[in-house]
Amino acid sequence: MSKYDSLNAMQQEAVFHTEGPVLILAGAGSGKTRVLTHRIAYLIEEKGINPWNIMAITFTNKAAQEMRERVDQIVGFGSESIWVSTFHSSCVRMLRRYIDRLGYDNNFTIYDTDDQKTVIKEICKRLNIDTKQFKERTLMAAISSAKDELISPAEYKLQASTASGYGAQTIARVYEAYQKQLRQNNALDFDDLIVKTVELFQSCPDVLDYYQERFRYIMVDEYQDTNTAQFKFVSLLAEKYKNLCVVGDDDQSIYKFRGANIGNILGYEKVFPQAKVIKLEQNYRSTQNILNAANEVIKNNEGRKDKTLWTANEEGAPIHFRQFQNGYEEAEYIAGAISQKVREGIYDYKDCAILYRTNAQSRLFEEKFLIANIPYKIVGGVNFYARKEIKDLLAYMKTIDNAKDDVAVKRIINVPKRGIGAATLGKVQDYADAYGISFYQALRQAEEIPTLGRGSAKVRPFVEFIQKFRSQIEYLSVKELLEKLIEETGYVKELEAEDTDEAKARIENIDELISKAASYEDEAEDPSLSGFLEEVALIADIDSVEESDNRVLLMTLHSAKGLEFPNVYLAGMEDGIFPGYMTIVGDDPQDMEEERRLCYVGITRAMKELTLSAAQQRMIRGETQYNKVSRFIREIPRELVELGREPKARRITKMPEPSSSYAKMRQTYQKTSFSPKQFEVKKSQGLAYGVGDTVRHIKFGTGTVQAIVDGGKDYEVTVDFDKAGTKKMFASFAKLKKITE
DNA sequence: TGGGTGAACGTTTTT
DNA sequence: CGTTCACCCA
Repeated sequence: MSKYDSLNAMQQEAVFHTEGPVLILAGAGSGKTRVLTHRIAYLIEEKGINPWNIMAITFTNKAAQEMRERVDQIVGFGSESIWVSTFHSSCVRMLRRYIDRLGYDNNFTIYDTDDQKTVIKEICKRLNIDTKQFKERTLMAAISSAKDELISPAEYKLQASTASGYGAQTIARVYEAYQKQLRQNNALDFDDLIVKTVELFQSCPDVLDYYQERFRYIMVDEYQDTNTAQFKFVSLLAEKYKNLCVVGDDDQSIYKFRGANIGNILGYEKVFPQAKVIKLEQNYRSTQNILNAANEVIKNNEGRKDKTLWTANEEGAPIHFRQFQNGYEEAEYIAGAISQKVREGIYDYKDCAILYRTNAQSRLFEEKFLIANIPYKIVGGVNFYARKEIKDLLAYMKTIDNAKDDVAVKRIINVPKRGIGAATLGKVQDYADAYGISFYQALRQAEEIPTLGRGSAKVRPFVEFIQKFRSQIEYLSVKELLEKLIEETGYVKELEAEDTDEAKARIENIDELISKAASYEDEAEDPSLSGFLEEVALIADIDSVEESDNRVLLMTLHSAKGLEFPNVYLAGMEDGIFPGYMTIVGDDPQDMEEERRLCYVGITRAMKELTLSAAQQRMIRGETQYNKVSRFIREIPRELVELGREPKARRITKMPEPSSSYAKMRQTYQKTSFSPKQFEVKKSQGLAYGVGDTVRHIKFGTGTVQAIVDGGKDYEVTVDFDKAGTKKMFASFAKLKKITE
């Protein structure tokens, strides 16, 4: 009995076919991660391949982490030397070693979208480009897709000059200036990470050869989402030994907007004619009803590889469909349904997920969940590392790490206030431009800038501050550096003085950053400031989802790819929302097919139960829209669907306040989830307040505790709120804070 | 210099 | 509706 006996025939074939190019078409829930991990084990244990020579690439850190864990489990000795990593961090690792060959410093910084926008803005100003006519967003998108296609600024310019479009020429100018600026700042954006690695391979054959020799067996997950640059990266690496195994599902290709080239998977056999193609069509995840619905929907797409998923699982419950008056009722119904199922012991909170097309749709659910005391986590939206306080502190660290990063320097030069304003900044920049030095370098020589006058005195302490830290960098751990920084800038002190809920939330975030720094130091082999900054730059929101947290997950359909849940709600199934408005009015059938694939992804996330819902009217941007039921619903055969006769969802709690109070809550309290800490409040710990005390609730404001009832697992607290009236709530969810007068 | 106020504008989706 | 950006005053 070997570990491979538990695989089905097709899976075994994929595992045993180790040599040469292989394309594994893996339908949703067909066990592709299992195949990949077994394949790695097989290579090492049966073929005697050195783990050092194996590379597995994924898109998200979460997928990489999961792969790593499962590989560690199945491969005995030497699994740690297998290279399991995302595209982006693989490239960073290579670039940290060799990018000096391309004229960059090896301690380059990585720009996120915010930083990119700052640079683009500056450039538009400098080049006198009207940002009303050319929006930063548009420019960034154009540059990004050029990079995805490995088009250099020079090539872009050339193409723009032959094409007659005036717009293209402007973009070409911006692209060129942008790239130059990044180079000056010793910074790379996300796309550059891939592009520069490809450039490195192409211009340094010895480097390429080194990695080709190292990575003799390469596996790529989610291959349908690769773009041209990533494809080039992988094919260069695999060029020598040709042992390239790609796994993907063309029906789950949903990242065209980000440059994913579905042709990479559809045309794989053209590029590698000797490729072995294996289809995995047995689904182990979903019920027959769910799978049938998914199959029927995706059948409406033209451009796809022919395959039909089947399952040996039971038929299962029918698909539920509910239509509501408006979005509030939809959210209320789902909140109520989840509460009920949990109460009845059918599902845990963590078994349930709500999926929607756009992030904006999460707000209604958040509101209802807060009222219903349902623990939840919203994935996506504003990234933790994009928060102001986090970005400020990181900018300090970046400045200390890489003084060429003008964006970081400018961000924090006046945070906290040092009396350095736009006028001073402009003069320093002019000086820097005139002498061809970096912004920070110009600051260091502030005394020599004639136009600055007394301003130089204000700059001085800042420069000294940074220099002091820089001299200490070798003696401080990342955590110590961060703490010292917070201490000496008075950042947290300033927030404490504000004494608002918002400031408190920010302090909490900062504390979390400190603990991230600490855990980075524990885990990294060779911790360094650059290493920390790099890890932080590449983190996505989905990466922080912990399976052990018992909460409902809310996320976009895009974020949900690769996950599975027993009980799934697909909300906002309306023409105009999903498929999106742009797709309906636009006339590109390709776009509609991508939306349909997204729907397919959504349906196939469900294991046991799937509920689709729609609202007749919905507030979008302050205006009420009336939408028809999504066309995708109509593509599901009627006999698979149950419509629900009971007309009204039962109300959970009356909501006497106007919804504007929600906006206020959101403004003052930015955290988008219950932290597990409150969830684990134990009775034995007791409560920090008692009957008669004044307490504060994040949504309802202040109130007086009326009663506390011991409810077994938890305390049930009754509070009379000054504004919101009397509410009963569980202590572990309510997050009440005692106010001391 | 910096804070406050009002108008304008925008929604897919994210490594 | 919510955010961002420009402009104006202390």
